[in-house]
Amino acid sequence: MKQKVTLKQIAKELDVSISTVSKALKDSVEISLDTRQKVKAFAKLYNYKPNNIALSLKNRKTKTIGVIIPEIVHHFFTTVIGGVEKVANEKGYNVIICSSNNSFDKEVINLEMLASGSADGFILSVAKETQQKKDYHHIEETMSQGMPVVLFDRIIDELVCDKVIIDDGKGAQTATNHLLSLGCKKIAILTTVDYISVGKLRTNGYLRALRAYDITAREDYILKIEDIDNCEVEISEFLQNKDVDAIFAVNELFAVTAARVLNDQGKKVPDDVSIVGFTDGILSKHFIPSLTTISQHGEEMGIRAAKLLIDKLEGEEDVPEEYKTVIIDTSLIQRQSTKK
Amino acid sequence: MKQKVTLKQIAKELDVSISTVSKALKDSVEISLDTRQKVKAFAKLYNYKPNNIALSLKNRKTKTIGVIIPEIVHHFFTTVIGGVEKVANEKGYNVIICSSNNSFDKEVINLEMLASGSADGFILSVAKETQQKKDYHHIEETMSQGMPVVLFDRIIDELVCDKVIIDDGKGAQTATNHLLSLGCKKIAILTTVDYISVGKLRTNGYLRALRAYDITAREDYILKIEDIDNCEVEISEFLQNKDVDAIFAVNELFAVTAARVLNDQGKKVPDDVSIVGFTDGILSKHFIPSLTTISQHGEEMGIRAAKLLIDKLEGEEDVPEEYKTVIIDTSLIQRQSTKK
DNA sequence: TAACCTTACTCAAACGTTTGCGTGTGGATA
DNA sequence: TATCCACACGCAAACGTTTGAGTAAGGTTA
Repeated sequence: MKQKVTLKQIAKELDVSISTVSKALKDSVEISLDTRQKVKAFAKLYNYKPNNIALSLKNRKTKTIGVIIPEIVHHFFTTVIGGVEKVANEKGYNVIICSSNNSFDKEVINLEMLASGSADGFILSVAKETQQKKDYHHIEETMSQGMPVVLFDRIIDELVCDKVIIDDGKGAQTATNHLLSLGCKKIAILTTVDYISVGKLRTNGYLRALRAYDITAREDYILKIEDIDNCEVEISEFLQNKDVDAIFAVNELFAVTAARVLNDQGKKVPDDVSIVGFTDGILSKHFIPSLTTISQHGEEMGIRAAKLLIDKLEGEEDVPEEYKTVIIDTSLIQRQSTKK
Repeated sequence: MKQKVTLKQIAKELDVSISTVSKALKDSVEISLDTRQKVKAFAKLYNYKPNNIALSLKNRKTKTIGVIIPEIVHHFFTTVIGGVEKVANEKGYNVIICSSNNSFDKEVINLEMLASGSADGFILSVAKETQQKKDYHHIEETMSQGMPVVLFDRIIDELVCDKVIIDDGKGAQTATNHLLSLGCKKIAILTTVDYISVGKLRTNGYLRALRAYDITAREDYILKIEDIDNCEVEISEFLQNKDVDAIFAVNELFAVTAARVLNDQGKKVPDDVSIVGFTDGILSKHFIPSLTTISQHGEEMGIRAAKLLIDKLEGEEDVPEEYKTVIIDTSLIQRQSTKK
């Protein structure tokens, strides 16, 4: 099992110094053409590849972007990663992905691990637990050590850094408006508990849309789902004998679960009840009926986040810090779950 | 913006040598208790974290596992990653994920990049293009440089290394048998073109099951889908006026698309046609009707793959090489898309 | 032939760690 | 007071790379 070949070994074989080899490989004029060719031939033969670790240590940069997301088995987050990878690869950066699994502790561990040498900067969406605890010391610390952080989707207002978000409120308003424009009057919302920032923002958007139409929001039309894994039960009870003509769900899962429940309760989508979801994932696309939904343009978010980060990474050191918040436009995708 | 603190800085502040600081932090008896406490207090105050890069260089190992998958926006692969992460984190390993995007070139680039210092070993599922090209030099090279590789799901028979797979043929046979046992006689299969190894294996399993039931397979019951993104058209034409009572689809997407097409053609699932899919993803679970399918136990695959890799990584150097192929059992998950 | 310039290299430091070995100081022993 | 030992610490090399500065050999110029 041959080991990886280093400059030192090439130098020894060719009976020159390490620096000569290094310079020869870089086509330095300092080195004679003859030697250059010899070294290169040898390097090629032995398939020499410079050791990234040594380079990172020397250059004090890793050319690696750390991405930390709450869940890896999640369509939206993976599309964002897709966008990040696109830009990163173009600009010669590597991407390390870690999942916090929505655990505060794991988020801290991952961040600290990556921060201690593995990545130059971070793109992250915080864990649910972190949003609850409101403990952001790990992120602040990372930034104070000079590593830029870009927050996306589930951001933290208190933190001063670059951010990429969608206008959740506006998206929700668009969704609700769509239902209203179709003539729906009794619109329920399936949302999350308040500490999930995006859930709350979307709920607010829904309320604003109703107000703009002079419709009084009704408490009993709002369901804040506690346990996502068990949402079918909650939704089923909520919808039981409820006279609604439309549902706005703040995510895909709630939307399809609602469709399923309605189906079980003998109601037709969209004939009896229209549904609009949020997030344009696999489910929305392939469900029957396919779901009208709000697209968050995850890939675009990833692209923008990566660009922001790389700009910071490659920007001048002494430029006064300036942080941007990019708001990605959402768009309404009309499909079959809302009547025409 | 305070920079990251190093041993050197602590040493300077405390007016001791770097080695003293290093030893003190490791609680070496060589260092007086007094100094040890002073150093530790200082390190804590300045939040000292050893630089992983320097450690990697010194130890010639990174404690990092590289995972390369064909697609990141893919439920099955992300569940596998989930399993890998679980084991890796337990054992103190970091996980770097890269996506090849089903491109041979990107697979090569990613592998070479990670192999040149960023990871100690790899878990990988090869890109479609790689399967077509049958060019595995990058993987062979990586292994010949002493870095262990574990292949999963889309493996390469020719390569001598650890592998984790499911018995695709057996799974397909189980699926087909299930349909047969329900009394279905005219069973179509929606599969991929032959160069996708798992597609071919599953097709073979289907054929074996039919043979065991003494049913002659019919060419016109087999659809090898070329363009996945456009499968709806192909499936729709295929199913047009075809008298089938069951469909076995080799993946989730084909299964739901078939359901959609049948729905459009006015046929009921499962009353007119039963459907069994492959892969237990989001779609299968939430579709209406929910899909009977073959679960591949992705997380389990990840767990096993990570264990195999770490065993190799931490095993004795001089132990004769021995490679295992772990076969994960599939299971049939009965839901609503097949009649009772 | 002394002074100088090119050419083609080598040296050494640096990045941040770890660790075996060397060493100066002080006290205890003979 | 000479010898020894323990203690507490520093030195230096190593991991693999880059790069500015130094240098030897040979040729050119005056």
